[in-house]
Amino acid sequence: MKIRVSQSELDVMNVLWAQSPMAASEVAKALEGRKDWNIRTVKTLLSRLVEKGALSTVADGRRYLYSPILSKDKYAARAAKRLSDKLFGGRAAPLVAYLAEGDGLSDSDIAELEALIAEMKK
Amino acid sequence: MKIRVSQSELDVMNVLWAQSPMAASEVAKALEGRKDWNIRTVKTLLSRLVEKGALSTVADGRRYLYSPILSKDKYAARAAKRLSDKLFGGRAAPLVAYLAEGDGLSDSDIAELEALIAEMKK
DNA sequence: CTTTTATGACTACGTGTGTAATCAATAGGG
DNA sequence: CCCTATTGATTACACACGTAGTCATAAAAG
Repeated sequence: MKIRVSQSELDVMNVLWAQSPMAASEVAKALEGRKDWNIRTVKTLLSRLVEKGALSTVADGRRYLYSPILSKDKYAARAAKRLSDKLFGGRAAPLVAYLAEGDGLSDSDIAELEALIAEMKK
Repeated sequence: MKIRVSQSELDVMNVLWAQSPMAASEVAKALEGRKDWNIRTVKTLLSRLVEKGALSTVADGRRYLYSPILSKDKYAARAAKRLSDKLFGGRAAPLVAYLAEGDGLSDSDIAELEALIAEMKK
């Protein structure tokens, strides 16, 4: 069960991970501003995601309401693992180091990480 | 200067990040076992990477020696940032959490992260 | 010298992706 | 009731990607 989600599709998934179910027009509206997409483009992406099994649909009159099947958690875990495997042989620290280097983690990020590590040490 | 490196191309970059410069045949040899690629496939990927500006070449007789222009550091930082932006609004902690959840970070990973955080707090 | 081999350049070809347009049907506005 | 806007379905189309094959050439092997 290997669902591959492309970059643009991910933008659509993000909308539905934040709130669902949602109609195509609502998804398009949610993307307005960030993405300069024609509604048709959004619909194409939705259809492809349904095809791939990443989204499910419920009929709502003449239209569909879309909901994620692939959870953000599952996707995120896989994406993070894939990245660290490819680049760092699975080690997480360098990945974080690179994030930190880029534009700096905020203080609250750091605090959060500390708490997380304390948790992991148990 | 936005270089986009595909998954397969990344396998090639990894070889050259580990050692360079290297001829096409040497890259192919280095990938043997892990990747069941025809030498022609490796050469295509190398050419595409040169086209994209991710690799440079020096003539060595009738052949080329390839070296990275795009550094692993730079690529890793961008990839990590892109992932965390897309999935977590730029926050690193959840990304680490997902890594941890997947298959657990080793004790040495955790120690490394601790040191990293201590460093960042300064 | 001739044959084989290695190499870069160019070409190929199916599938994925980004970005829509067209079509048919329907629901809603007037 | 008719026109328009909306919606899913189908189709389009260029460019990226995975995975090579072909061609000309040059070097090496015999």
